[in-house]
Amino acid sequence: MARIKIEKNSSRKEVIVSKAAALFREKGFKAASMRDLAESVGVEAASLYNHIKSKTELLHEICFGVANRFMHKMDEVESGSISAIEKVEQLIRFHIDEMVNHYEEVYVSDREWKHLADPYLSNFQTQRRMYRKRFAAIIEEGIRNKEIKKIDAPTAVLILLHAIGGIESWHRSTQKINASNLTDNMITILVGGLELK
Amino acid sequence: MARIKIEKNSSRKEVIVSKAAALFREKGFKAASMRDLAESVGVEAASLYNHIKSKTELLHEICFGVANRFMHKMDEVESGSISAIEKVEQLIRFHIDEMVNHYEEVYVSDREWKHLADPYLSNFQTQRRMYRKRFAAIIEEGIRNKEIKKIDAPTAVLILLHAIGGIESWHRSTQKINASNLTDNMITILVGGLELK
DNA sequence: AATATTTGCTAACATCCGTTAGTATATTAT
DNA sequence: ATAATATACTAACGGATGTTAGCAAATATT
Repeated sequence: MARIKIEKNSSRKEVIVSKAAALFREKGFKAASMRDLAESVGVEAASLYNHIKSKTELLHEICFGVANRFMHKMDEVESGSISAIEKVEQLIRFHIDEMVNHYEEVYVSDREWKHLADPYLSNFQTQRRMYRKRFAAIIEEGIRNKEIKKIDAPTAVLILLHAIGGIESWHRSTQKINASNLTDNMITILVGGLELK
Repeated sequence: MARIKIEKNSSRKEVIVSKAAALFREKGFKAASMRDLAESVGVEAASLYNHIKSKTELLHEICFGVANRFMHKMDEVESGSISAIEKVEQLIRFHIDEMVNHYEEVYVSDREWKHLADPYLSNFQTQRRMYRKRFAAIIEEGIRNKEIKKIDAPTAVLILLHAIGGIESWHRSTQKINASNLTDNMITILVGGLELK
């Protein structure tokens, strides 16, 4: 009877959520079974239910964990007294950082949130919409201040967010440039594309 | 006994594939059941198998249909005698066009190809890798010609492709700007970000 | 009109899924 | 050491899934 191994300051539930993120990323939420997850945790499927309520709860944990971190960062950036273009750059850097350091969770939150069940689903969608609105508002501020090209701000946000999501492919690519070079390249292209020179 | 309605010059199989694309886009490949598909086609699940071999075949059809169109366009663009930055713009415009006009198929091909079975899976991955290599080569050509900023070309390709994938969100958004405005905005940001001025 | 082919239907299959019940064992608290 | 709690196990459930077999009806061909 091998117990789930835990690090200091972490619960068994957290271990399960973390393994679930890796599995959901690899196979997709629907295609990943609780038996798969159990195997990756090193335990029988039924045993998981001593720690979690349901498969969907795992998805909640992952998605809202990520969403909360982004919302918190948005609060921080918004309240800073820096230029709009610097705010944009700061947000982009945070996104890339999150993608690099919490790859599995961010990826799953991005691609698998559809499988959340109400009321979590609506909740998540609302948060996501709010985040984009706030991001777009920063860009519009930049346009008013003549820091940023006259473009459609919501479109710019879509482009930025999805471009960053592309790190997914980079993450598993063999010929990796390092993370800081990657970030600089992205900033060059994305911020360079926005900036009014 | 209601037959599957077909337009002129289209087979029943094509109708099924098209409905499948819409369903796979909405629910994801794994979550969409053959019974769901049958209902959307207006027929019983078993009847589908008079026209197709398997659920996976539907995914093949969708993914390779899209991949072939992109490969064909790449051939055409590569052989044109225009500047590298114009080639990039032409490819981006094609991507956006495809995303707008064949939304469901392109989306599914982008997000659900993981569920292809070998040998189709490896085949698809290879094609995808080749496409990106050829795209990157164009960007590198542009860098050598001093049309494009000195950036990591594969990274630029990732950014471009994923940014365009973001039209997905635009497609279902209520407050749409029209397709041609959208395209212009994307070109401004993306090509503007690449261009060496 | 008769025949052959295509396309649909119902019924059922084997398998996999998430989850629960009941029980045994390991850890923690007394 | 004993009791209480946390965690694991085996077994099984009800339901969904992709698919097949066998048959009936619609259409196409002769």
